[in-house]
Amino acid sequence: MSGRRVTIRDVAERADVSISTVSHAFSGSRPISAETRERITRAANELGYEPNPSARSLRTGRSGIVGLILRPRFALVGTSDRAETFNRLVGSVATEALRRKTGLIHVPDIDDPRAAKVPMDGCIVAHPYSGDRVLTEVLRRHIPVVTVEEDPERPELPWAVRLDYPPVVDRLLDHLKRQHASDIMLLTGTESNAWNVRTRESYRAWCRTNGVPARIDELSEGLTHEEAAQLIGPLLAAPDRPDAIVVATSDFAALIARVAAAQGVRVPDELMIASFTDSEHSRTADPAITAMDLNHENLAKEAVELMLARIAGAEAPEKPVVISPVLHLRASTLRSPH
Amino acid sequence: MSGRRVTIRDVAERADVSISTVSHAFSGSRPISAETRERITRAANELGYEPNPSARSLRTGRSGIVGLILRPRFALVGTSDRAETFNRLVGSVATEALRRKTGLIHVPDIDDPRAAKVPMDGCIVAHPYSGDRVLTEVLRRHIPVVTVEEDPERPELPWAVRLDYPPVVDRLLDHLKRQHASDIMLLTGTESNAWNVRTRESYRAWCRTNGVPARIDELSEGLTHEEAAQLIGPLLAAPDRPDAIVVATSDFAALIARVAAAQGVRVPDELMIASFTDSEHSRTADPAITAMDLNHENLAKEAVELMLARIAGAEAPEKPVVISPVLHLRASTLRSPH
DNA sequence: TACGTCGATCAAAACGTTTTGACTCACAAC
DNA sequence: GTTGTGAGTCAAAACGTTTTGATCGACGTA
Repeated sequence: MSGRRVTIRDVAERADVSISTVSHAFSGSRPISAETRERITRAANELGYEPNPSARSLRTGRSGIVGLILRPRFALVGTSDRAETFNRLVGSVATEALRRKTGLIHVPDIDDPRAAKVPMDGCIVAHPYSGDRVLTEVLRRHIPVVTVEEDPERPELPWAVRLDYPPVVDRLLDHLKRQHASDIMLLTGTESNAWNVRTRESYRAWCRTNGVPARIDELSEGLTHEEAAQLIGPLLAAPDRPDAIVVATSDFAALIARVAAAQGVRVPDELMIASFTDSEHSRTADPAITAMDLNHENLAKEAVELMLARIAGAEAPEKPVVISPVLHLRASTLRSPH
Repeated sequence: MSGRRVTIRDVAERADVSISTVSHAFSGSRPISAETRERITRAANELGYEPNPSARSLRTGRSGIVGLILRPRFALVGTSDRAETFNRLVGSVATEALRRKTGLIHVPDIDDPRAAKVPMDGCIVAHPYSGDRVLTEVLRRHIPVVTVEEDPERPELPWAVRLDYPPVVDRLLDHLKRQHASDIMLLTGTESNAWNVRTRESYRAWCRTNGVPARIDELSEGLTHEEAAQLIGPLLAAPDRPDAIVVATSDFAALIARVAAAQGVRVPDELMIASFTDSEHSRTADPAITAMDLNHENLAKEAVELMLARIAGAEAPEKPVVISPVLHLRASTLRSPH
């Protein structure tokens, strides 16, 4: 706080050169004599000079900062399981950005006029909704953007990393079928992001291919565990109870397992359970729950890489980068042979 | 990308006023006639004008951005359990910052000249080491700082949030004693942050008070699970095996539980286990492991609040804000009465 | 009438950099 | 002896805002 910040002008004065010389000395953009350079660095050190990032980026048009916008609504409220998903994605992106020596900023709600406006060279938008309003805004401002998972209404954006669901969903459903499931139900989420939309499609396609009717119901991501339990109870008690349920989130999967246990429905023998996200929850539940892992770490790594390439002026890639989810088969879908 | 960015000058031209009038219209710092204001906002909308954050903060000296520096070395490498700690803290701070409509930036290594320099009004430094070099650098630059947990060598900094270990450590150790533990060993971490330093002190103090010898060993946070297992095996096989172990991290706690199981040492009857961090791991291990939860969510909330107060020019508080860790007693330390 | 006040606007300065064009030497090449 | 070249330096412009002082009517008050 002690008085004014020290500027390049102070350094120049102390080293008895012009400010442009100081600038050149630091950037190396022009030759500077060894003797002068020495004087300048000494002056800078003595004064504790640090270039002002705002001034620098105003001039250069670059801030060295990448923005991050997470679209899941569950960013701010939600169960611990959702928080885990959020935290894991944020942590992964941050880790990768740090490794690349670039600043990563969490962008406050971009169209709230009261929110701070931040300088960024580009922006990663993760899990946009259909026709996502924030993504629209970012595009309108001509901010270079990379999406993690596409906006289902804008699948054409080439700067994207996306997950390849169909093979993994197929493998999961094939597996269930081999375990003698004859009535596989899908409890899908209600948010209109690619994860919900495309896993649902994959399920439908598999059903068509296998000549079985699709059986889909929705379970909103916004439900509390109590509310969800209210819906699941009757489903498991009904005469036409499915013999396998694939549910969007792993916390609901764990919840179904608990409800099943309470109603005396045996897992996996009478009911198999699997989910489209993984978490510590599903790993350590009893029985452990089969889950598709969204591979956030790789998603994050590729997204940051793509973003930096785009900022550096690279050509748009032909196609999005594709990452494969990882399937973890666990006890909840492994029936003992009899 | 289409051509140049649109500036306040373009808006002024289009609305046929001076640029200062445009600025006043947006900031409301001087009265502007309704008719003019209308023309200006229309022009701004048509052009898609957004003020340049760098120019603004250059002029005002404020960026609306808070920096975040996480000191645990395990930020970038480590087991999934450490990643969970990292992720949870990052996620909590980010969530709180977003709620407060301020930008939050992960600061790339502050004294790496190749790393991007970022504009920030202040900086949160979490879990600094003793005499932390990064904290020193931040202070040298007169960047307003708030620490999460103090630097053990600089306990006097008033702008801090810290955890109140002694009562909770006492409660844990009292509990173990009541469960008939007579030889409680502490496996402390080796990093010199407040968490390690102060929990160790608390343990020592309790031992003094209770007239039992302190038994402390170190288990470096940097060890892989394999390496740690190498050390733990002999400890559990030795004739003077303790009947209770308190270990710093929850992943090592879970590891000890596994080693114990492999060696036929019954938990909790022959060996009780507890840890100074909590995680999904310890919650769902079998048996579930007693743990102290660092309460990252509250830590984060208070830290952001303090930071914003400091930036807004508030007086330095008398004392640091104190948060209480939460103790979760679980099966690993609950002996069945016999 | 003279005077202060207020609303509405403008022009200019300032924030702290980077970059560009120009200048001065010294030295080598023709 | 001119010409060219490169090293080393400086002055000035530019980046896009916000803020301050000034101007100019209109209006109410002494």
